[in-house]
Amino acid sequence: MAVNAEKIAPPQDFEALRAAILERRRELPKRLVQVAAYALDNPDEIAFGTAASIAESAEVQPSTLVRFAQQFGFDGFSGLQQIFRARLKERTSSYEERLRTLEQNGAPLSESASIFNGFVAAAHRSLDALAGSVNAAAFEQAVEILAKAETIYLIAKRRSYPISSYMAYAFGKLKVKSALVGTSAGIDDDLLSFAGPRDAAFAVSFSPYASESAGQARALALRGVPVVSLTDSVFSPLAECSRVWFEVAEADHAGFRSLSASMAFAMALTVSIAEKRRRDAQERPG
Amino acid sequence: MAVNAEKIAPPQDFEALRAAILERRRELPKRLVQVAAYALDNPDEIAFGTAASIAESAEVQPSTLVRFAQQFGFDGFSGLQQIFRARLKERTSSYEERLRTLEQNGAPLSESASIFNGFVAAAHRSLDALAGSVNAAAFEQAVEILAKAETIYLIAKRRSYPISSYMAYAFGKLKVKSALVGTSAGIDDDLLSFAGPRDAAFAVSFSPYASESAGQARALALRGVPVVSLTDSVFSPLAECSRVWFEVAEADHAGFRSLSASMAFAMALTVSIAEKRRRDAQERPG
DNA sequence: GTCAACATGGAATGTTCGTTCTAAATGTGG
DNA sequence: CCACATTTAGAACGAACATTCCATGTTGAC
Repeated sequence: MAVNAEKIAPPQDFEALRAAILERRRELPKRLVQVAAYALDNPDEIAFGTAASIAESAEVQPSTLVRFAQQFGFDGFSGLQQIFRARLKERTSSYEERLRTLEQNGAPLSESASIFNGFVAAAHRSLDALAGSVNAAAFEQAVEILAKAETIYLIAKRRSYPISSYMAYAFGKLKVKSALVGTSAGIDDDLLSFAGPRDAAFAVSFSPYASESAGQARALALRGVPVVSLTDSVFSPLAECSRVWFEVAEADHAGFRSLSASMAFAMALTVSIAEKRRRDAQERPG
Repeated sequence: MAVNAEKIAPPQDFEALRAAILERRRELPKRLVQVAAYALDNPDEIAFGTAASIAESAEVQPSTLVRFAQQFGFDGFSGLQQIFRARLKERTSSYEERLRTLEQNGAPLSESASIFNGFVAAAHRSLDALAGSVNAAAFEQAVEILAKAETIYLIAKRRSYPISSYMAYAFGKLKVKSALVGTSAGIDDDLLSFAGPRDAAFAVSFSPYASESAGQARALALRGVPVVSLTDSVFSPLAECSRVWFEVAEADHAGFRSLSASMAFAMALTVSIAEKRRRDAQERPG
């Protein structure tokens, strides 16, 4: 009975435990910090491993794990492990898995239903890919370029036109001056002839690339108009004439792509630009 | 050495195991079927429980679990359990969780980056909601209505315009006759006056509803043109004049919505329609 | 420099685990 | 109804487990 143990109640879920670990991080002894770091970095290991195997991976003694758990109010290591296991149980199953369960339990899916599910799954994948491939610094730079432009010229044809048209709509609502290029044939080049270095352009083009879009973007770049672009491949002709460019690989279902991820990207960019303008205006009023 | 054991290799992943269990379901003895059912219904229990605890839940003896595992080529219960655990490990973590890890490890996210992540997360949520809310039978019905239409009239204004414009593009590629209503003011009503009962319309409208879209849809419905619609609320004026209608609740980030889920829906509908036409044409050539 | 308080490593311990084994039960073909 | 094969239940066993305990190491105050 030497230890005047603080009998605090142990965290009941993973989030609470995580918060508690983070909070007490600094006041913990060296080995316990080591365990803390390992636990938060390798939660799956904690969930599945045995005290001995985890101890070996984390390069501590099994007894250290027990002491760590006790520090946070658990009876022993097992109690702490329960939290890590519960976390995995509660985690909703992946979309594909839910799909399969659906097919399994009910009647076999009709063709339309499986096409529908295919597109939803593809959209999920696209969003994951988007999140993984977009560099935060590049995004920030793109926002800066476009936020300080007087007029934002939106260049898009064919498959990418819906993206720009939505951006044009949103920019209108957000009181950001923009011009949608690609609406009616003929007036496009006249419109673009107004663009100067104080403006900027956002070009979207997916394979098969509309050569017109690439040509317009190149012409603008030559005249000193900064160009930001969104495309689906590193080999896009747009990439070479752009200050900043992004690659978004839309997953396809049966050869057809939806624009789900591109839409999310476009809206994020649009709102970021408007938000940056708002803040800049606040800082330097006039 | 009495048992002339079939030394088949055990399944290496959960899917293979599942398939093997389903395949051999009928030839297994009673208690093993009992285990099989329990295992597929409560995979998480198998992953985390002990042989004893699982045996109690499944109302069999622990030894039965071992025999079950051996039936499928594993050395013992533990080998089988590994498969159930691997399944949980491989399951990618939820997007929100990955986000938090990102914020935690690196520097605090810039405003643009967090807006970006917010839209990606919102898009994921929207897709989940979409998958949950769209009724397979209704979708099938919508496909049927639109597939047998001579011309598909696409009605959309403002925020929903990008959806229809992409559908129009895709229909063009798929050789499905469609007309996009909402391009230039004035000619819309002239265009719609051609529509008859042998055609169909697909209307998209989100709040705040463009009264023009609702009016056009109602006019078509009165003239016997079947209308299918996509909207974001049960109270949409479109719903009442539509044969079939769908509700897609796009999650928003800071009050702004991207059209990610709607886009996925639109493409699924578009491709389903084209596919149905292709099959109908094959069955009744002429 | 000394001592107390705390942290750590590693062996010891009692428990629980998965597995094996055997006898009883159940089903099957003649 | 019997002989036989298969399936099952439950006890027995050895290995692996989480935990405890204590000697040793480390730190910081005085």
